[in-house]
Amino acid sequence: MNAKKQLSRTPGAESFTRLILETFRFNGRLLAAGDRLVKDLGLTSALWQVLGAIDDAPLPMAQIARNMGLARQSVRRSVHLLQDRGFICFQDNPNHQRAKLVMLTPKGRDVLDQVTMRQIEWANTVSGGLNEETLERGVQLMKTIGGRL
Amino acid sequence: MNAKKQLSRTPGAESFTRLILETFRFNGRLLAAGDRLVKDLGLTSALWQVLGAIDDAPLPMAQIARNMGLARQSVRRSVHLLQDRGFICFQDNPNHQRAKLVMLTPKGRDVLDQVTMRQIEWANTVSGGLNEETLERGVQLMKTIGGRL
DNA sequence: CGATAAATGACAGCGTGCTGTCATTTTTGA
DNA sequence: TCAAAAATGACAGCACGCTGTCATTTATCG
Repeated sequence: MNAKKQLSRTPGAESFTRLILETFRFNGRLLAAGDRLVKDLGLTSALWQVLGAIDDAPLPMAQIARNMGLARQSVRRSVHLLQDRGFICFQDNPNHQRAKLVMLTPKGRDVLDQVTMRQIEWANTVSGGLNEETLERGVQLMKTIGGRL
Repeated sequence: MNAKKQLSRTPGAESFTRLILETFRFNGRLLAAGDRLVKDLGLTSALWQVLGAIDDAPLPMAQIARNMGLARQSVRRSVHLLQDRGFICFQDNPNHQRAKLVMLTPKGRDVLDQVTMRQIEWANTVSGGLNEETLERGVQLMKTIGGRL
């Protein structure tokens, strides 16, 4: 006489649960690989991510945060570190007195270009031999599930 | 007369790069969803992960870390928090004087069982309508790439 | 136009992962 | 057997993401 409901995972939920655990591991490895890639330039994965966000055009912090799926304050922290290192500066925003635009300095532009070249070589190597469609399906899968959370 | 090498990403590397960015977002959402799921039980995603690691049998910290792909010291921190909350205790290890076994207390067992039931319902819901093979291919993809990092 | 809501950045503080270092214990191999 | 290497947990400290709160600015709409 067990009063407990007999709960069990559907086959899909089993796979999904494995996907979650694997995502944690994969995420950790990606961050570590990124840190290795840019360490000697005085950057980290987090700082690089913010630099990359203003590659095309200067943006206010809140906009960077939305673009990257981060909290506003996380970006603020990185932005100030980048300012300390001389990689970014603030530019007046004609459309908003409070929200200054975060902009690459010449030094920041230099570093970002170097990092980008390294990332290209690295990504070409790591993705070598992998099927493009397989990768795209992976992207789509995470977008689909992410949308449900 | 540009002396720079003309570097560019292969199509696969383009997809791979998108996969990386999407992984960061997905990982963040999963952690947030996990935190929501267990918050009222005094747990977090990180603490839950450690509890889950000793669901079947008590293990030393270093073994938990290896199983979860975490650093030894990250697990140590969570273990001590779990001890403070009365969810785990230490048991002598007959095979190793220094590496005590981390074991669930009755209270920890209770909480883990509750969390597990919630996770099952949640996983069944979120994975509903998703193809099992698609999910498994996602797992395999991350394992494959993760192995190259 | 004006009151209210929303957005933005500053500040403080927390959770979690990492690394480095150390003493102790265990394992390895000459 | 025993010296050297590896594993283990304790301790300290850093990086980075988050939340909550606040004052200020901007946007909304009655």
